[in-house]
Amino acid sequence: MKQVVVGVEEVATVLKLLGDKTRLTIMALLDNNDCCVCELVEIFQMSQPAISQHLRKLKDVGLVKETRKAQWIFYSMNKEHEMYSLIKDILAHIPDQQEKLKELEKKGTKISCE
Amino acid sequence: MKQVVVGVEEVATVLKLLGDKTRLTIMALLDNNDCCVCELVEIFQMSQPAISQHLRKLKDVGLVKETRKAQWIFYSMNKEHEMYSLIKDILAHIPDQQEKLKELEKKGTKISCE
DNA sequence: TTTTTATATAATTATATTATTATATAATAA
DNA sequence: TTATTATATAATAATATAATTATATAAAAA
Repeated sequence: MKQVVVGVEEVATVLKLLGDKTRLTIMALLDNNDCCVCELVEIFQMSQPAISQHLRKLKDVGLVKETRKAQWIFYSMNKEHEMYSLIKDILAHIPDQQEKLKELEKKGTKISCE
Repeated sequence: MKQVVVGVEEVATVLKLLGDKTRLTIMALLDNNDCCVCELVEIFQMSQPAISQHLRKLKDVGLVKETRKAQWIFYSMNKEHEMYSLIKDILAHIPDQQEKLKELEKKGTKISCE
């Protein structure tokens, strides 16, 4: 992957955003799947506004994108972001988080949004 | 470099620490040179206690080590830390910071501590 | 021994962050 | 149209972070 070098300040901003367990895990999930808010609420057992606010922060710097599909809003990784190669490098250091989605399916809780 | 995979929580902790411009730059400097506190104070134009407190946070999780040499305390990167490969991957994304040290030398301000 | 220099720590203050509760909006279902 | 569902936003409260000022410690110099 191309090694993009950007300013210290920009990198620090991204690191601060990913320096939160919830947001870091969200990014790991979004790297492989798009997710809607209700799935994330289920996975993290956290209030809907809390999840929305984490997503907002990630969206504000353009790291994730949102797409409305009917009543649901799906979030996805912005792989065109100039920081995406940094994100990938970081995610390579944490364990796969996809089981969290699989568990949701098993529990049948796999929410309406599909 | 070996790709060490550790827990999400631990990675988030490191990212939060490096999610500060000053600490991120300190880490970039220490990756190539040991530095004493007074040099960092000069470079960052920041109070001595402020620098000491940043160093303390990095030391508390073991990312940096300190060595006393006479009246000075030199800080260095702990390259044996299990997170060091993550650190390296991150530092690859920011510009070289060594000129900051060179500037110090030029200014002749290159402090007593050598 | 006293003074000076380098650094750490404690106390404080200002600011930022995170989560909760309450409310608004937008789409669908009844 | 009204009710319901999914999500966002605003207000608030609790907590964390970062910087400053004041003080302590440890080594070296006088």
